[in-house]
Amino acid sequence: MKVFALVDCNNFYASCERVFDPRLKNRPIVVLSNNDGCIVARSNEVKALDIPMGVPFFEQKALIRKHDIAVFSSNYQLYGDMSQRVMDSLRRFAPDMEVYSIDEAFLRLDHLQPRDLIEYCTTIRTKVLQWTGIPVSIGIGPTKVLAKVANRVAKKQTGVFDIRDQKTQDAILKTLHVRKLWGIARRWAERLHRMGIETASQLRDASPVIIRKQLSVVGERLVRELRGQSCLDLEDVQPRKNIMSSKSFGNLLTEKAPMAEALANYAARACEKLRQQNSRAQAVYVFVQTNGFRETDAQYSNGLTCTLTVPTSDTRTIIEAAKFCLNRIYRPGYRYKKTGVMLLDLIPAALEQQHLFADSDQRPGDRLMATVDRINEDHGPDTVFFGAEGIHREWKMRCGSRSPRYTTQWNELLRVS
DNA sequence: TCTGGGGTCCTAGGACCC
DNA sequence: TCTGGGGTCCTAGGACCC
Repeated sequence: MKVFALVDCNNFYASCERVFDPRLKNRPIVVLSNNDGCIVARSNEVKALDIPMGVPFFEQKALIRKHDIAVFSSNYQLYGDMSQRVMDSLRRFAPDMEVYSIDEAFLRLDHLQPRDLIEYCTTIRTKVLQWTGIPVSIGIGPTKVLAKVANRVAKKQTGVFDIRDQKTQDAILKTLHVRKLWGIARRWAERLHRMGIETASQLRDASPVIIRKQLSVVGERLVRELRGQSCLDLEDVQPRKNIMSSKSFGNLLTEKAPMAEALANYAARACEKLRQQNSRAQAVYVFVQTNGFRETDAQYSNGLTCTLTVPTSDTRTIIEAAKFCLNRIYRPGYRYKKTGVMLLDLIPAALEQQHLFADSDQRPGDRLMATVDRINEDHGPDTVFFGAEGIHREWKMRCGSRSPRYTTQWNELLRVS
């Protein structure tokens, strides 16, 4: 039988902040989305105060002040680096592993004796905490979906929970609402509700054929996984098919010039990711939009795709293409909230089809880009950048309360006095 | 005043092929 | 009045995930 373990970091972003500031222990913490817009992570103390996930920050300000909640802008450099440390630690215990998200990984532990599993997972928890400072919970199950369910229980109990036993599954699935399952969100929960299905055990016992008609093959797989029939295996990391970079501006913009700067900056970020996975893009999509929440403002949104003659990962070419698109979709007279760029039709750099009429066997840009990437990796992001990205960057997003990038920026190292 | 960003997969329908 | 039977590829839209 297959054995899946889902390792999930507890309140990951909040835990990262605590690692470097022990004063935050037991203090409620929220972490905000980009631009300090929404609450995207909460410590247990905040969850206990019934402050929901994903709500606008400004709506909660009074409550936050009242309970002396520590507020952090998101610090993705820190979280990304901490994530890598956690994943590296896990890999030492289970080479057969899928990094599922920034704070979760599935492990295959089939090789262990069933009775040793709990002990082994307890050791994993202890070691990850010791090595990285991040607390994790582990759910064990015969399928990924059940391991996810087990993880929920683990979080509420002692940190490790095994759901492989049938009676245990019955007891837990009976009290679990379908909405809490991995793969069921609002729309599907509503549809299931109309079919009279509320709990996970009702869904498990439903007809796979009927569920397939309602929720496609994705729903059928979910039913089978709940029955202990493994349909989802560990997945290898595949190169991305699209790469997107977009952000809201710190303040609404009306002029084209600062929008073009922001766009160039996002394009440069997207190209870094593109080169990291050794791909080239064959098309670029650019969009602009106003702030839909401001109902009294005139609204406009538009997007345009531009095909490239030769697949490229050269930031200069992508910036040029992005500006070309922006020139065509920008309309004066609106207050813009956001722009973004998407790199499309990505292909491996090595598999590239040469263009009949383009001089593409020489790529002087490749060496330049590699050098730019290396400098920024060694000395921190933005050590060198393209002039088109601008210098003053009035469009830059708000991040008023970001903690130091302790582990990736030399001049922000933790000081001990 | 303030409302995130970045992905994936599946299906249906249309265009087109032989 | 009758109007084939397969395919593939692409796109848009809808659902989901963190």
